[in-house]
Amino acid sequence: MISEAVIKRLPRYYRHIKHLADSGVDKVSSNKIATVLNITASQVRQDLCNFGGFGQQGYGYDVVKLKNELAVILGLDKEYDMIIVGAGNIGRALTGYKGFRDDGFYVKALFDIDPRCSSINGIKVYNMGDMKQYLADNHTDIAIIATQKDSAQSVADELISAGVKSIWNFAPVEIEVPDGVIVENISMSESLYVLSYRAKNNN
Amino acid sequence: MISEAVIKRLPRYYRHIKHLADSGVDKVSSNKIATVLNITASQVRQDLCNFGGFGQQGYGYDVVKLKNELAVILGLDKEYDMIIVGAGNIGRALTGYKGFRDDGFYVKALFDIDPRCSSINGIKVYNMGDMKQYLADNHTDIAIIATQKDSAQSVADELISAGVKSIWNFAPVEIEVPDGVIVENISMSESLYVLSYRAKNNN
DNA sequence: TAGATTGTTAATCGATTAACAATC
DNA sequence: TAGATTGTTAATCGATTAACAATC
Repeated sequence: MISEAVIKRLPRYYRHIKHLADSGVDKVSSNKIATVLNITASQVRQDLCNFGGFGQQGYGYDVVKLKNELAVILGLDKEYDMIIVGAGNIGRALTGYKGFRDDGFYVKALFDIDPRCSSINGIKVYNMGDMKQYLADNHTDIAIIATQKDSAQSVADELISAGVKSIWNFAPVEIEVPDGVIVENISMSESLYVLSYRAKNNN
Repeated sequence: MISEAVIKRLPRYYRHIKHLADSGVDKVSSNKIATVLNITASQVRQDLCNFGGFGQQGYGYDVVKLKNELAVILGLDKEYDMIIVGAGNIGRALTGYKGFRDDGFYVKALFDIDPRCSSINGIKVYNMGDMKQYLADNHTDIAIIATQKDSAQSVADELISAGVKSIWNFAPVEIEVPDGVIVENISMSESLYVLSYRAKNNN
């Protein structure tokens, strides 16, 4: 069983190793990774060892191999179809976020209770009332909730009953889901509060 | 010295207690808080005790008092002037985010290398070249970096040299800052990778 | 008063770090 | 071969949980 702390570090390893690979670096040691990520070499080796031995004694880690292993661990070796619910500021911004595509995440549709236009950034905007039918017709791996907080839970319930298993939640509420459904939160206000706390206690 | 783990829980306490206060609840026990937040009562008491004893034996915590204490701890008892750098999808979305104002965070200006319009959501858009002068003329507590990753570091350097002490970073890179400057990151891709990891290892 | 619940100390648990044999 | 660096076990450290005296 992999601990939360380790899981949270995996994306950081992946991002750094991808950067090394893109820069043409072909090998790296736990020590070098640790220095950049501001952790210990022991921790890097322990973390990676959880998933098998990707390194070689006396040599280090092959960058391309490690990048590919991390991609598999994180599930980034395949593609994901996503929908966004809520065409407000955040929802619209996410349709235009190019970074998703590079990692294999594709925004296929946008839903809103009051669609003001038929498409945004090339993504078709549907009426919320059509979501159930859309989900019946179209395989959907991830649903992004970008609604007001009041409707987040009911939207989640509707998504789940239509078979959606993964939810990425941008609404500032905790969403209750049954076992087997995953929620990952982007909590902007919590992040801002932490910033405010640190600013207050700065020195 | 307050641990990172405690700091990360503070916003969750605040959010929940604010909700209780808004609902007219006047007292609460560590046990009830713990149940909602899915942690232990011991932990709630330990965490709060770090900042002083806000409760009363045999009674619990006065909701309004606790809310106010948490607001002070988090620095939410005052107002913050913010600017946003980068008028792309994210930058524009943030100008329209109403939630900030409720917590005392005000977006005062938006900067972009290529301003397409003079204002967005009522926020004036300036040319990046005018940022230095703006910061000299206007007190600014927090700068939000919403640029592409390539320019994030140079923007941060410019902000810091103009005296900005707190940076809220939405660009997908680690920003290097000198002592005394705070960076808090919103890392969408890391959050999405964690979701992808969990989806892959679901059951 | 009796019951409830905090604040706080002590015990436990888990995560991080150190160390080193294995080996490339 | 000698040097370097992993994988992995053992030691340490810190965070969480349990327990309970204090007291409202």
